[in-house]
Amino acid sequence: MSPTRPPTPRRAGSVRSQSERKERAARSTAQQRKQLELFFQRTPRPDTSQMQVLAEDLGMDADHVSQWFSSKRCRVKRSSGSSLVTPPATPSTGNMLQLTLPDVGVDDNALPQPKRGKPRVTQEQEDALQELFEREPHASLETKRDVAERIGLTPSKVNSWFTFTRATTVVKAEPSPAPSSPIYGPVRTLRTRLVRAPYATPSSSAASTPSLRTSRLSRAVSYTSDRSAEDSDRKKRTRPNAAQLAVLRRAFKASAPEYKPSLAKRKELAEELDMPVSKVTDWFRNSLASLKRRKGKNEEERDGSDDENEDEDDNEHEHEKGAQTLEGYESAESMESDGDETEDDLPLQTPRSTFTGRNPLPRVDIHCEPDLDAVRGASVLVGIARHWSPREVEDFCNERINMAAAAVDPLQKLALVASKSRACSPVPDARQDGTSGVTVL
DNA sequence: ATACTAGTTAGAAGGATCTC
DNA sequence: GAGATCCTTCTAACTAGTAT
Repeated sequence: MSPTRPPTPRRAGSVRSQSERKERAARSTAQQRKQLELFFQRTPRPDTSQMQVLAEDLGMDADHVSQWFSSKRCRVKRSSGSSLVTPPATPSTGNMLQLTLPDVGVDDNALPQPKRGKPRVTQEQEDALQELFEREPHASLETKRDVAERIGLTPSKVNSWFTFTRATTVVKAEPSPAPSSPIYGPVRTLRTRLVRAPYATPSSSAASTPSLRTSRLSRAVSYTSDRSAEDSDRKKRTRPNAAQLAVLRRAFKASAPEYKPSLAKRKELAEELDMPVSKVTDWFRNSLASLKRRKGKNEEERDGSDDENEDEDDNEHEHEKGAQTLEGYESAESMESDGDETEDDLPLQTPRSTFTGRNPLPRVDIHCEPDLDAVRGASVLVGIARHWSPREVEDFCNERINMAAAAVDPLQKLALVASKSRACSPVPDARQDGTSGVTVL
């Protein structure tokens, strides 16, 4: 029983490395997305040649365009709860497409509007607040109370609005790039926090707002537009590596049942993992949301099913999805102390491996004495052995021991890492099943 | 001012399906 | 059966609000 299917094999010439994929999937700019949205309104399922022409028109990779349409259809389907109306694709004649779309005057009313769960201030209220903010960004409490009464908001809401607006409209110059973290990658030390305003029309920024100092919404749009030629404001996605994930998961499990570690704890983790605190916070927040979502889903499925083999099915289901359930965290925990799990007991949420080679390096297994749980080196190694692809083990070892990649066997490197950690004495041994092992004493 | 919550967006990944 | 394409899921990063 395998939790996931192996990757679809590709011919050698078409295997894409992770970096290639990432490069291919470089973020589209705001302007490109706008144009894609527009095209999507008319043709949700463009054929290949249409996408090719569109890609050329927008200066994008055709694969990226295709991927975008696919994801977009999925998003629309999910949000509407129904399938798309799919008119037949236009005959694939580039000349018929009129792909050169206008740069201004886009009717964003036709675009899907964002849904927010909480009520927001009305346009009139926003205007009044904005007017005051223009004059007095730090208006006195009394002034804010007056305007609150006038426009029908609570003083605390007005106060919050001012706080938020001050925070979001001041563009801070980004300092010279911080040195890249060897583990986590580049980190921005100062964030330019600006409001993206998907519901503000470009015309409000382009036509009616000659100055950047007019409205926080239009300012945000201008900012985005200004940057659109190069990049959007959204940070590129990064993923915690397996060792970081292992530590985060353990901390998550330890923070049960609230799953909300204190700020001090998060700071501690951030320091330990060489990650920004904000990312640690986000990780916990997203993990908790994900956990809740899954629990709800499972309960739903359980309610709707009279299957006698419920538990078995659940487990299987979670395995298939690589789900990050509480049970998954518990598995991760027990893994470190038991040390005698079978393949089926592997903790869930195995990071997606990028290794697609046909002759994978030997799988590495690690056994760890329970009383060394707290030793970081050991836990890092457990993370490596259980969660990483051979390629990732290789990369990690190279990074940790600063050794050229080629000549040394990954297992030897792993052993060296272990010895350097002082936490464990690696004893490689050969297994009958062809795997290799490292015993952490 | 800061930390927090809840909800949303969209990139990345990989399995499923289609086409030849 | 191989390769291309599509679809779905996960989750990092985000916004907009509230609470302290």
